[in-house]
Amino acid sequence: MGTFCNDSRVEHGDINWYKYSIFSEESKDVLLWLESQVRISHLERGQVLYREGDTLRGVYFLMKGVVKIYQTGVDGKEQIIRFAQKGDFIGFRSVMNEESTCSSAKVFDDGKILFISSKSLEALLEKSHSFAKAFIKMACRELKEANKYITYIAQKSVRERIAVALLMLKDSFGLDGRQVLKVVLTREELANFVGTATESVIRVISEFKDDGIIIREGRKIRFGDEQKLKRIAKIV
Amino acid sequence: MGTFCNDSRVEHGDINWYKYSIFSEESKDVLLWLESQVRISHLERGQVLYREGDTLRGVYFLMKGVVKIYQTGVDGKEQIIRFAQKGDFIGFRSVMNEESTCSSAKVFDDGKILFISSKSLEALLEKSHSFAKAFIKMACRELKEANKYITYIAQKSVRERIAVALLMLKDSFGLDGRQVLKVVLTREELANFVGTATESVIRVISEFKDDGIIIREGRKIRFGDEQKLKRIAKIV
DNA sequence: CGCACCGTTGATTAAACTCAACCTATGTGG
DNA sequence: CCACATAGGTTGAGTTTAATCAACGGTGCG
Repeated sequence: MGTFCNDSRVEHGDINWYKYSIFSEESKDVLLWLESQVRISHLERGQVLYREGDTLRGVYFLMKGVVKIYQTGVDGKEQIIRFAQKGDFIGFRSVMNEESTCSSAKVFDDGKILFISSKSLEALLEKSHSFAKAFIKMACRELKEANKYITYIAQKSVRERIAVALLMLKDSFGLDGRQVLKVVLTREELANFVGTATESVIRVISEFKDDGIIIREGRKIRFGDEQKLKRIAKIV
Repeated sequence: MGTFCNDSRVEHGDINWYKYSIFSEESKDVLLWLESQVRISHLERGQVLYREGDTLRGVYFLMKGVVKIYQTGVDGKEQIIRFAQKGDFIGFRSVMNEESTCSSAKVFDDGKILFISSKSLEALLEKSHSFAKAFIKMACRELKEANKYITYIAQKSVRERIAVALLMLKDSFGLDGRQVLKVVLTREELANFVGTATESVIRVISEFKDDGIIIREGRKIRFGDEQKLKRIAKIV
């Protein structure tokens, strides 16, 4: 929990808050105050922000990088819930509910993060209506995603789910100019995201490759035929 | 969408807001104002509050009864997301995000409901910090439930999921004095909740019966051995 | 070199779905 | 009152899907 070796107080006016849509409505005053409240840290892959069952003293705001949010099943199998990205809050559910966390958070791509204590967050929510509203919106957006995901997982075959997962990854990470997915997951990670066995992922990916739907470039995945993928995912 | 034949304006001071924890912090002033803003309706089983893709003009607050929230998969199969109950808000996700709904809501048990227009909700959120906070908490609580459910569905066998579902139903609806579950679902509904086929539910339920874990009483389910059920669900 | 990690493949097994038939209760119209 | 329809529930057989188990290949690194 928060064992960073590179924490630092923020210098006055360091942060460009307006890069992040959740803060876009805030006044300079509020943001300067907030800046005095936060602690900034650099993140390195593999670093653990918190583990299932930890009690958090505040929330994280991801400025850069990717953080993997996951739960551990009874048999120790990891279920990836989502990949938090630039502009996402992390850990707010358990802080708001004053409960211990029911998921773990681990750095997936190096980045930069803010820590905002529960007290400061509460103060911010009281100070600024617009922030409170944006915060609610964010929670609602996540809730919608979660609900959609329930229907996907509950009703789709592994093949369909893998197609959906690839499209979701494309949506949130994007492709480079050559249609190559801007994120690299191991087969096991993809399996943990989709909720299936590693071997099943390998077989399906290899089928997709045979059908020209994707092209493997080393560890990276290049999209060959997105329309076909969407048809498999049964998304209109 | 809101085709009620029995809408009515609320009389001054009619509603006992303090029965609902989300309003417990509010002042009399705020609640009287809110009371002037809402429309109250009686609900009858089968009535549809809204359908997937509708645009809502406001949110619902359930005072009594049960409302089923579900999504429809591509093949028309229904996935039950949750059962909203007394004290729950319904439809707030799409209203907050100004999007059309991605689920449908149908009355499951007769009840009473308030309609609060988007404008009034927004005004309420601005008027009252404590309400905004309670609202955020509620969204976070739902988010937590949804995430837990993702892990359950993705990783557990049908047998385990049915056990979990029965325990969840017990938690949210309760048992009467004779350990009989206070809600009646058809096998198909249970299947749509668990995300499986009707026949699978029937077989598992019948196994549970043989093991003395549950006793069937007509349509109703009586709990025989909750400990065993928890062991099957693999909940510690 | 040997180890660790990832990816792959095949064979086998287990889980769950589908299809089809049939039972039961309940309600309805002739 | 009976015949019939309907909806929910149940069972069995056959099939599909995906998990599991086991072995093996490639790559990078101390």
